[in-house]
Amino acid sequence: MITNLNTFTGEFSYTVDTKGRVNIPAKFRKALSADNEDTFVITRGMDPCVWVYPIVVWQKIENDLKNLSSLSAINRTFVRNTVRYATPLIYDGQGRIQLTTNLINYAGLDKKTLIIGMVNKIEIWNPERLKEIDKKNMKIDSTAYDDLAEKIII
Amino acid sequence: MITNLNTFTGEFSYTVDTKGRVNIPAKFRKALSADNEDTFVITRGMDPCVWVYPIVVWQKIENDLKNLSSLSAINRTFVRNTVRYATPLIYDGQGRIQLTTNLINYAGLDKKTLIIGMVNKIEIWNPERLKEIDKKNMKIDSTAYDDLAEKIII
DNA sequence: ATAGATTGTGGGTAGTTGTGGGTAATAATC
DNA sequence: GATTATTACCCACAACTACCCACAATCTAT
Repeated sequence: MITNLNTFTGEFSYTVDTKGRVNIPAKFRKALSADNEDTFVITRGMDPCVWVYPIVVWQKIENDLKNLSSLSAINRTFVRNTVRYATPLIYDGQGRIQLTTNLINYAGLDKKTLIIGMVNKIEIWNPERLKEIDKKNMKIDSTAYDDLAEKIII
Repeated sequence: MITNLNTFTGEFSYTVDTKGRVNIPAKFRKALSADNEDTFVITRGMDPCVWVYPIVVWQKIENDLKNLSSLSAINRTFVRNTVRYATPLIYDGQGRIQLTTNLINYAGLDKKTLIIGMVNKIEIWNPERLKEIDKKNMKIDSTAYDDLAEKIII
């Protein structure tokens, strides 16, 4: 099958086990380019969920951050908040990654999770939380949404 | 695992013991390139925390400082303040570094500490202090922050 | 439709890691 | 020069993590 590498789409319901492990859907693992060597980076999402990047994608972000001067307080804050919760990890023999307790708490994960492909990254959600956020976003003025839709032809 | 060398991410809560020693997280020690020979340089951060550099990274900073002319008073002050508190040290058999009392006082360290990867360096914080600083930074005009977020696509 | 392979989930065990303290060597003080 | 304080190195232990094996459900292919 020809699909773009390091590109993820689709939604899957999986479980976080008692040790804090979640399975990465087989489809996503197959989409990982070989130079990632089965490695992802997990970090806080801008929404209350966990973001999962292929490591080679994340390393580009790291390199950009390295070029920011530490003389500026804003830069320091930005770098700190961006990498503070970032952890690289290899998935185990069963295709699972071990989440950190920090990220589990942040995303409010508990047993049932939704794993969603977001093109260049993956999101791990507590299904309840996502439902709430979705409701909130329904109310957003749809003009901005339409503007975007014009730029990106679907 | 393939990760960038001399690159640090993630957050860890450790303790400073009665002798003023802190553990360097195992992940950070593994990220150190071999030419560092287990050596870091600790110094004052621009924020009230301790900065920890791999020695080879610090040596590049030293070389840059060498190229600043001492004819300018600003240059002299900058060089003095930058290197004044810098101390190279090798971590011990358990992976700990021995902090100086000067830096412990400067960062207000006391038992519980947060160790944060900042890409090309490491920060050691008193958790309370960081919380205060974070609060203060929340109020910073977010425009500058947004500008950064546009340059670095996450 | 059936056999085989793959995938998601659970748990056990050995090795690693963080933390505390003890002792010998070194430096500082009087 | 003797005594005290500080530093460097060593050992010990508890908590945690990584790795392994097992099994049931699902999917694939003949």
